[in-house]
Amino acid sequence: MGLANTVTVVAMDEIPERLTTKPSWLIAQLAVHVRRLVFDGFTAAGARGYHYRILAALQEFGPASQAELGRRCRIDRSDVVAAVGELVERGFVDRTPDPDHGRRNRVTLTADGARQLRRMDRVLDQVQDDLLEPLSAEERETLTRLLGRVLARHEPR
Amino acid sequence: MGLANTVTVVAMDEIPERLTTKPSWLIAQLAVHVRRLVFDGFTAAGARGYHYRILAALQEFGPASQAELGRRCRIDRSDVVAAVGELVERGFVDRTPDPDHGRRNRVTLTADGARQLRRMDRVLDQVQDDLLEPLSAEERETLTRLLGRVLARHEPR
DNA sequence: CAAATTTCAGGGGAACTGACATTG
DNA sequence: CCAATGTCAGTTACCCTGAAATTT
Repeated sequence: MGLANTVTVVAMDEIPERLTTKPSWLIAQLAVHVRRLVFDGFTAAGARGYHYRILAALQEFGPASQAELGRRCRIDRSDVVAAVGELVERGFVDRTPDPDHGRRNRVTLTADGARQLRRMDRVLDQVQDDLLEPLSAEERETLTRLLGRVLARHEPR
Repeated sequence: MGLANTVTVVAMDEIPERLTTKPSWLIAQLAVHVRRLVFDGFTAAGARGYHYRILAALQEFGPASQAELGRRCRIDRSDVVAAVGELVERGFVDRTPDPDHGRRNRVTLTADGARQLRRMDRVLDQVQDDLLEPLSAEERETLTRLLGRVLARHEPR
């Protein structure tokens, strides 16, 4: 067939309508882009997603055990172990045995950790802007509210 | 403190507001639940997500090469190889060398494949209902439209 | 004994990277 | 040489399971 075509036509493929009309597909695909944006931003700050969740929980609710952090951040306890370990290494949190409970730890935010949290906040603010760029302020609010209601229904689990 | 409290209070932990107010977090977390719902439904049908995407693309756009399928379904070419292989095993698609291009394949939907696609369609319809249960029909439409616009902005990439 | 916590070892699916050979 | 295609090997972040040891 014509060679001229092969250069220009191939550019954009269509996505099956069966996919693009389904909220489950839209959410899953959007999550891929979200993960890339967040990962890139956090990597530039030498961090990753689990770090942000844990730092945020410590700042908003104060010192906590690792089990508490896991429940608040929706992170599995076994993953909390590793993430807190990384945060300790970087000096962003302290991990000390809880004086009242022999086994339990007490994780505390450090001043450096609070600074890192603010740094990551700025990264995420930029991500939201990139992500929601095509929507008006009102539409962003609507989207956030609807997503929140749907998630709330599935969170208690 | 009072022992009576420790039984009832611990039930529900709070999620940091820094997370629950960010669309990026809501989308990422919702995607976790979506994946579980879809995975469970498809597993019961002996399939997985990649299969649905490929069958849908074949039905809507007709026979295609694996590279085309990858672009239309947002699946990496190397993963298309494996997924098409699985679909061939199950008799849902045929894979034959393209007569015009020695290297290229031509993937075709079979009658069994079309039946499987309809089966998976029913699974996904159920998933949408489960997922959007807390929203009215109008709200579901609004959510779908907003998500579609946001995704469209990030798809062309 | 039961329940909660910390910890480790490991699995699993989805997305992705890099390489290589083949072919137009 | 270049671009596209098919294929294989391997990686990664996140989510999850199971089990052990410790402690209330």
